[in-house]
Amino acid sequence: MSNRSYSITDLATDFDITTRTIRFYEEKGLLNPERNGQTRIYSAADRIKLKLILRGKRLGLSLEDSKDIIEMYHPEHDNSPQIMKLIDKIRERRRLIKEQLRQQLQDLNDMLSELDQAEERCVEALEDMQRKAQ
Amino acid sequence: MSNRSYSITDLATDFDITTRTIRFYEEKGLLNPERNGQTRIYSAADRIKLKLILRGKRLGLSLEDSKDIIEMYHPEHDNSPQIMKLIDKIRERRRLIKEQLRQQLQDLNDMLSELDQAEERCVEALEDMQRKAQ
DNA sequence: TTCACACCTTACGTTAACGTCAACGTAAGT
DNA sequence: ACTTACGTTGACGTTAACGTAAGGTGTGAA
Repeated sequence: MSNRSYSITDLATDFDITTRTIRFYEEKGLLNPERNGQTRIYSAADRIKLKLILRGKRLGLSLEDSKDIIEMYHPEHDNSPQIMKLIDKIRERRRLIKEQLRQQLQDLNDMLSELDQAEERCVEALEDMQRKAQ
Repeated sequence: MSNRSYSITDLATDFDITTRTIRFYEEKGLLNPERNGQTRIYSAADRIKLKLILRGKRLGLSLEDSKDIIEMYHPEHDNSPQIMKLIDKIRERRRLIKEQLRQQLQDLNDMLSELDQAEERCVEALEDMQRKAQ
């Protein structure tokens, strides 16, 4: 286990975000770093959480969603009903992600082929103009 | 060519959005429907534009981006420098989309496999508890 | 004619996700 | 002692993408 710790600017420069953003995530309950006095000290686990958040963002998830997902990695294994609820949440989330994956693949492929066609039309129009300009 | 036309509520119910949303897209310059008096009348082309916008949204594009993309399908083929600029924009956009595709696929697969692991850990924890409860 | 719709415009309200000061503390180097 | 660098807490500002009334128009059915 990596015991390394990070300052807030360490993480900010690592992930190319601002310190304000990191504090904002804490405000929203997605991060809870240790403190040395009032200075925040981030663990390797915090770093991973941040990574999860940013990945969620790239996928279009809200911070609330990412908060949910983070909690799936740090279950408070109090009792078995709790865990069973968590398992259900994980499965539901996986369902959502798979559906999203399908949809995005379709969308992106559609868009790519349409861009190809648009380019083709442009090239043809260009050739037409050059022929007439002779 | 389909000469069918649509009312604003037609489109709204078709795409499961509100009329406010459609008017908003017009405000932002993404749609320019015909008018009968003050009532908007949407053509098949308008319908397609709306489809493009919503697909863009699913992919995380902003309305500005979608506006750009829509204009790629309706080039004002004034002169060849214009068209060449458009072709460049199309190619750049395709580059962006391909990169996004790569990243999102990676993100989604990572997330799926991590959810699998999280579920596995949960199931194990559950089994542990049941064994001890006997 | 009066009612019910479907449409319109204008305009203020809302939410998420930060940005941007201001004002302050602290520790290290010169 | 002074500057520089990095950290802190408020707290108000901003942008995108709509939501939500409030009030007016036009048209067909009862």
